[in-house]
Amino acid sequence: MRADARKNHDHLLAAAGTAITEQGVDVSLRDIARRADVGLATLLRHFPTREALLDALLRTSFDELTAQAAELETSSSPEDALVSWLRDCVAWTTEYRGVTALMAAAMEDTESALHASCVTLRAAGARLLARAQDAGAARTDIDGTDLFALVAALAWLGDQPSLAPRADRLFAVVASAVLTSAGSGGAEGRPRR
Amino acid sequence: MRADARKNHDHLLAAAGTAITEQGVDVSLRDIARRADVGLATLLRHFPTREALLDALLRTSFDELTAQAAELETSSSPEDALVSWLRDCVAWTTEYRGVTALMAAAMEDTESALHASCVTLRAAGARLLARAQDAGAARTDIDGTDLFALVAALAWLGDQPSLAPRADRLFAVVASAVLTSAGSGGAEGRPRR
DNA sequence: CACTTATGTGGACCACCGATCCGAATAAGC
DNA sequence: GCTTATTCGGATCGGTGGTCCACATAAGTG
Repeated sequence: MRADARKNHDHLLAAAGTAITEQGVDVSLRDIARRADVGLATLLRHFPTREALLDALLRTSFDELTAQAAELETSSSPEDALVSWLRDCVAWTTEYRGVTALMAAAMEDTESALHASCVTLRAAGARLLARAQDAGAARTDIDGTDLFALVAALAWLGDQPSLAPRADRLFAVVASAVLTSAGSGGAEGRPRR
Repeated sequence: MRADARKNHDHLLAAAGTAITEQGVDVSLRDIARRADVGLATLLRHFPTREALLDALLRTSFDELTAQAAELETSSSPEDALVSWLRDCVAWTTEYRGVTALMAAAMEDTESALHASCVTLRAAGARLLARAQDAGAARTDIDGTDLFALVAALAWLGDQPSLAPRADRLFAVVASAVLTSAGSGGAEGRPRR
């Protein structure tokens, strides 16, 4: 890759990061190009679609989340690992407002640039879920895709300004439904640790 | 109102109904105007914003849902009333893909044309929830807004093509977390009746 | 019925969006 | 220093929501 191309590539990724954290994933691509002091056509050559740009931008985050899932698998109890990883996932999405809808769409569109990353993430969650289920800590009538859907729904709540303040509590409500530990479903919202 | 104006008004509502059920709430306003054999300006004079159009279109549905809440309040047990009303709400949103995001936004925007309807709907849900809580059938650490958020999140799941097949089961999961009846939080997804 | 007037209409227009094309600029290799 | 292959970005296209205003027309009046 030519030096100027590489420079533009990096500038674009940085500009996209700040623009998206400020305005959400639906930010105008022209805005991103402007921030990077680059023409729109240049942005679109480096990243042919919005999803491709998102993929490049989020890949490291994805990798961190999957790596952390692997680490939690060995360092914590099945229940704690599952819950704290889910919490991390939901918290991460608050960084990039609106990313959950794109991820949900990418899940079934094998052509999407985000598809592979999303499938990997779902698999990581499914492993943690299976471990918790084997330990009797999680209900057995849901699978990895259900878990992904629940996380996506909670993340979507966090994207809605009017509902975001409730996101933490509702995470606890949903977590209590997934876990089978004592007290779940009761008035104690926060799952015990 | 002049006779021709009334005719256009009705044509527009009908066209909006079919267009939105086919393409979701983000359908182009020009498309709706075209279907009604009317100029875009005419649509925008009758309904100055997309939300105003949605409000006129959905008001009868809103009223039906609130009326049904009132009826369930007297005809069913607190638990059954709450669950079946929530189920109806989620089912209704599938008619108008994407409406939940608009409703969530309208909740905190008092200027929105949809604001009043959404608040009314939330209040109806809150009454059913309070009744269930008084009867000891629902957890007491959530309120009407939390309930609204949960319904909105489930409805959002139904809007995502890749996750919609899971919506029914996940409704049961969330319902089991809200209800305090025996077995909630366990492997029995469907709340007992 | 004819005429005036107040109201409704919709094509033309604006700024913005994502996307594409292609002549100009420029870095890499000799 | 020159050639060549690559990269760049302004111009352009069809689309969006929204505004404006000349025109058509329904309603009211003599």
